[in-house]
Amino acid sequence: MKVDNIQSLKNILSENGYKITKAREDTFSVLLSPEPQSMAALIDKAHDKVDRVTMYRNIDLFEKLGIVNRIYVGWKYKLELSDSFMEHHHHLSCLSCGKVIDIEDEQHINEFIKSVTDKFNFTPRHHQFEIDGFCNVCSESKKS
Amino acid sequence: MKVDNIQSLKNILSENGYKITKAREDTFSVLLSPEPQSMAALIDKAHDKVDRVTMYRNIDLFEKLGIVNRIYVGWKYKLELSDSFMEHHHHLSCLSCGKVIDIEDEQHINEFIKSVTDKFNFTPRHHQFEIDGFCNVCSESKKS
DNA sequence: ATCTAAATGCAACAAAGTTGCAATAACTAA
DNA sequence: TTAGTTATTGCAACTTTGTTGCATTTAGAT
Repeated sequence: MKVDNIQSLKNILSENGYKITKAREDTFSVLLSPEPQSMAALIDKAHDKVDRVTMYRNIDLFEKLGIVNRIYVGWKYKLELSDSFMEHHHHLSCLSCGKVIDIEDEQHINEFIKSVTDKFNFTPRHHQFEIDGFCNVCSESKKS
Repeated sequence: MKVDNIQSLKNILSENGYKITKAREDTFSVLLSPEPQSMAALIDKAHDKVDRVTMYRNIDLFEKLGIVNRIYVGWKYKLELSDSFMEHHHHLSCLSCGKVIDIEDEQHINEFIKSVTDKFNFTPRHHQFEIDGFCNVCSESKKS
């Protein structure tokens, strides 16, 4: 289910017995962004519309409803709207300088996911693949 | 490089120009456990030997040196000693009941890691692969 | 229009992580 | 072995992040 506009939000909320409120619409609207955002950034963007505590509560709710995903980048989590049933987050994260490199190689991974979820009768929602280590620059400087 | 005793710790520290201190040995010793542990648990176990702040600093250092890994289980991170150069953490995590299922399928994943790290000249230390979704039991109960 | 439960905002709190700095302890070289 | 230098530690204070209880408000059912 694609969740990319306010109407989808409203549908999901009422289908699940939750009320459609201004705070939830505002929470949703600050989530609209091409980049995953930290909780702090979301709170900051909405601070004159929605209370901090309400943000936490609604983000939790949205996560339970599959509207947002929490992904780990380096050491911290970030939040983003699910824009499809299955998200892709594959990256290399440098332990030394913190640089994050995105990988695109869906094929290998998708095969793998299918084989393993089938085996356990598991319904996938989201996945994340992270490799921590040292980027080319930092590996180089260690050698000297 | 296997890091499973105090001697390995000492070697790694001095090879990298860091001092061998009692606080670092104590930090290392509370990490010895078959299970990954939360930061809070580590601080608690060592609280009469090592200051909280020093724990944070040394865990950070150990992570940079590849002595510990930080892994995400559900929403929180836990720490554990690396007992080999490359750790394997692959699991399915149920968003509804919280059950965690471990996967063992090294082959697929190892191939993939090699191809992608080679491409970016990245030196891997640790990786983690998590699939969130609904386990067989919870998927079933949703259908009714 | 009224009623009721759900949702919000506020205040206060708890937990997690960070910073600056003075005191201490580990290595270095004489 | 001692003296000197620098990294490391512990402490106090602080910031950030997340949580709880409760009185007030608001969405939606009747």
